[in-house]
Amino acid sequence: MMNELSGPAEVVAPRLLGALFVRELDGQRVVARIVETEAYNQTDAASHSYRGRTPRTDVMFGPSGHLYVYFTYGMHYCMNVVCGPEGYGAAVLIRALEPVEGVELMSARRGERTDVGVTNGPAKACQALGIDRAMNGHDLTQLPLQLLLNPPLPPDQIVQTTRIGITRAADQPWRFYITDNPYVSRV
DNA sequence: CTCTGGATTGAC
DNA sequence: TCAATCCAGAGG
Repeated sequence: MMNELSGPAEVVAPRLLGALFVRELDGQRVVARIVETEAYNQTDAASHSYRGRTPRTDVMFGPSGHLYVYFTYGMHYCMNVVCGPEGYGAAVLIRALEPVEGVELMSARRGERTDVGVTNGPAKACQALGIDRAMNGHDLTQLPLQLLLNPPLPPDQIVQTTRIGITRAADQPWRFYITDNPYVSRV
């Protein structure tokens, strides 16, 4: 079912573009589309899994299709979809979403922002969907957070470029986003 | 135990 | 351009 997620991160990352997150939040249904991702494999010096399995990265080494959530800069959460075979630490960072349903709730969680700033960044996306450490390890086939894949996007709909905010392996083109999508974090 | 530097964001 | 604010991971 979610076997498509058991491959290398740089293959799964573009595959996740266009996929939907269905979130049950405060008794309401919120839906958002993935528009930007980044791949992180175990062999990648920029990946949290690079130095082996640790308490924090444990989920990255587990089965694909689960959510890896980490806390950073003392105030932000970022979420990843775990991929790769079990025992191999790989995941795809969700960098930006496009609201599809329940925009009001996402906006409320984001301090009533109504522009693209509601979900155009990894920590913003988590805040909009109410994702924190409690969701770490969550099975994405289940509510309250479900991942629904869509057919792969045609190549001309995908832009591949270098990742953002990293210092190691900064030249690797492992960032992917939907062409011309306004919710992409940065062009 | 101490120290360093973030897969960021929003304000200045 | 820079501070906020916590903690994982490395080294002693």
